[in-house]
Amino acid sequence: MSEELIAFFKALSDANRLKIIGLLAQQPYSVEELAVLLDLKASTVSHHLSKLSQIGLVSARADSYYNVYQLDEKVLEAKSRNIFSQENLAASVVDVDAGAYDNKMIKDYTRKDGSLKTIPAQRKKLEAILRYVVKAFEVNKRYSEKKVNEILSRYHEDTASLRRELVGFGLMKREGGGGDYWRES
Amino acid sequence: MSEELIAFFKALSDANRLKIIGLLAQQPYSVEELAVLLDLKASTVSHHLSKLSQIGLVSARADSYYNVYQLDEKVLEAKSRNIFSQENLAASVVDVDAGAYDNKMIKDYTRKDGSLKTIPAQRKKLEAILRYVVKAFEVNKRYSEKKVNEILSRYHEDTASLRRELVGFGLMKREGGGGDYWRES
DNA sequence: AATCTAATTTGATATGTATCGAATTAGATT
DNA sequence: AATCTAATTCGATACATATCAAATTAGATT
Repeated sequence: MSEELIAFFKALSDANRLKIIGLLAQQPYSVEELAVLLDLKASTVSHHLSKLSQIGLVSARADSYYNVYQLDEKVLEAKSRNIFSQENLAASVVDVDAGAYDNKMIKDYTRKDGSLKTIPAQRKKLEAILRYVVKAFEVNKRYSEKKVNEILSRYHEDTASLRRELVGFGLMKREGGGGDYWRES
Repeated sequence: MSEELIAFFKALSDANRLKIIGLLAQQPYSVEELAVLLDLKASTVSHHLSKLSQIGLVSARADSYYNVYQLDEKVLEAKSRNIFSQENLAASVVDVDAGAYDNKMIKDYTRKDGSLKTIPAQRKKLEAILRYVVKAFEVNKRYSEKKVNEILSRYHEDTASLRRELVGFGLMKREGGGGDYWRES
């Protein structure tokens, strides 16, 4: 999931961890050596290495007293190639509620009975409300202007504005000059 | 410098900012819309967008009341291609003191007069100390074993061990069976 | 000009985390 | 087996930051 991606970026968003990566790109080092080179305590370096190994960037090899860490260049290349891949971009959005905006507008602008308190002045909000209102019409069925007004009056007294905006935003179509209205798919 | 790289990773190491990038990869959104979609306050989203625009990933375009943000895909691709480039790896290491380890070992193992308290048992430490000791010899000049021992005695009474280790680690060379010693470049 | 509205900035808070020192563990050397 | 040594883990602390609410700003609509 996206947790992995976040862990990856978090692991790399620290100056000392970037230095560790840069050093290990030159040659393997033990924890103690890294601690001296970075002027940190071994426990701190151990903590950093643990984060880097969690994302698979480094691994350890025991050598006598020492735990020698090395950079896994293959992982490095693989990661950098697909960080912003389509999958990753899509994955980060997967749990976003796509209808949240329309739902909030409906919540903000309607009463319990479904009628509109006001007609939004802002375009984006108006559009969301119109998407809500247009559901009162069946798809592909033809309505006379009188019938359209009757249905729209359940939402707001200014049926003329609603009707005009529905057509303006392309949510409903009108035939020729004064013909019928219908809702397309 | 490396500050830029850290800012880049920090900007991306947050779940909501990744979601914003994912959403903007589909289409531009206003701050308010993003706030609703992510279930955050507008001020928080503004804060996130500010971080993303600092690294050049997003930019804003004014549209009526709204500030519509869009993803700069070119920057996205460019960044992902050279994140772990040689320059970036080298840049993160630029202010690391390469001699810090040897210096610490010298500090730990020598007295004020430069002589050794003990000869380190650990290989890496021994190597650092030997790199220090070998500086007492001129490069490419030939020394008799007797002369070598005399010089080494300034560092430690166990001249035989020092001499053997210097040769063992390749810091000094010896000709044939019992010939002279010399330090190579 | 006066009034809206969205966006940003600011201040406060709560959570996260880099760092250290101390204690413990794992493992090699003697 | 006993003793070192490096590495790791744990607990505490200080600094960073994600979030919200309130105040301010910028800009468009009327």
